[in-house]
Amino acid sequence: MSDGPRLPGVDVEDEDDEDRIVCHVDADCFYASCERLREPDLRGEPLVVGMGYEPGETIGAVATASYEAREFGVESAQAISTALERLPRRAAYESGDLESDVAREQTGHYRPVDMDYYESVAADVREILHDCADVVREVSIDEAYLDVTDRTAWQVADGFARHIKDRIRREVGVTVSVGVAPTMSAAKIASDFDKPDGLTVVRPGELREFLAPLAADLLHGVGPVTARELREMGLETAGDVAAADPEPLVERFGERGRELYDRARGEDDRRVQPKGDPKSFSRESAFADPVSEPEPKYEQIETLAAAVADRARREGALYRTIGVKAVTPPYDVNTRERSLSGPIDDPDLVDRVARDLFAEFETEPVRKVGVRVANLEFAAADQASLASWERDDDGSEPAAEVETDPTDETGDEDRSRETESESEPESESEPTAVLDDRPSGQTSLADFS
DNA sequence: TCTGGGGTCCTAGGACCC
DNA sequence: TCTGGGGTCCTAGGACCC
Repeated sequence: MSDGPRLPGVDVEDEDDEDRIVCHVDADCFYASCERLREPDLRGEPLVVGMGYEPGETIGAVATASYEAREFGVESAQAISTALERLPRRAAYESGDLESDVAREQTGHYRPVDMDYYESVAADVREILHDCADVVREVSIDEAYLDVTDRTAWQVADGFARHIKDRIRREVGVTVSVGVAPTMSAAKIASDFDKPDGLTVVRPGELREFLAPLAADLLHGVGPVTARELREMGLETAGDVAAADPEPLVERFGERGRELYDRARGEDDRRVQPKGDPKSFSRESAFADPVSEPEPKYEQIETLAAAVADRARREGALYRTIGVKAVTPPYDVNTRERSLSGPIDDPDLVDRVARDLFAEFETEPVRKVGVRVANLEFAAADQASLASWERDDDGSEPAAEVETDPTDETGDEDRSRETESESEPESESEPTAVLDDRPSGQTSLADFS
């Protein structure tokens, strides 16, 4: 709380005790706002942004529904078919393709997701946010936490938040809702409190009474399952949770139970920190109907594997784990993964391992498949040096010593591949091919240079 | 609500090591 | 050998978030 000048080496423990002012900025139905930005005629009209309703497509879901569209019962994550039932397409109405009795006012506009465009708008918003705070954590394309402790004070926090909102509206043209509170958890809830175009400030002394009446599932991390279990325990509101005995909560939910209890009481000592490197990349896609034949599934796997490997390469990431996902009816999610002996950038290997892992679902009906790479390492510079290799994150043994499943048939293939790439040192800038089953686990320098 | 896509974190058992 | 304890990694699944 000290207003005095901050000394450069002030210790972290001291800072932890200070009151923070955290701002959570959340764009209002962001994708829809973006569409309206480049197509102003869509303003005030029911608008649904999603995928899967283009001619020939039958699967897909709503990504964002404008508030006007929500009036018709359209919600995000809804199957597009349901959305179309509740809110038929305006285009269909206009071309006379619609069943008779639907009025024009009961139809809406549909636009396909265009992430590249939304990204560009988000970048403009981001610039303003970084201008308004020293520390910004971007949570997603349309949401960020700001630590604004050094930029404002509680007495004027409303004005500060107003300023952020105004700048974004004026300079970018989209509206955001802002929550200001002493913790990340409460700021998040506050930004949601009077969406859209909201502004809610919760001062330290008001925290408990602000949270108390809220439904427990408004707490971040409480989804349908936890909410139901809480209800079974007789806990409906955040206030109920705050007043409860924490022991049964910990008993039932483990660490999450403790966290839940703390959050409900307004206790959250997380500091706003910039987001680190991603932990995984994945791609998945659903079939219109469950597929039993192997071929179409392997084709998808191949496409997804290539896309994931390409993404990793573009982002400069090496991966050590390759995984697949097979969703079987009714909706069973199966995952299989395999860790390699060292980080690689090798699209062919992603494809081969993914196929191999997928083999057990070859003849099963599958409604959705996915491919994932994880255990990512981001080469600091243009090349993964031996030094960075040895400095491996948690002080564990160099990854190359991890045993590979000795029954793994791909092991030999990969060795031969390794030999190939060694014979062509110019052909790759990244370390490659490391399915290493040498008994000693010794990795030669040549493997990584 | 009957199911799209891209993520994160947690848990729990087993393998393996010392 | 019938048997302790701690730690890490791997895998699979699950809940949750946007």
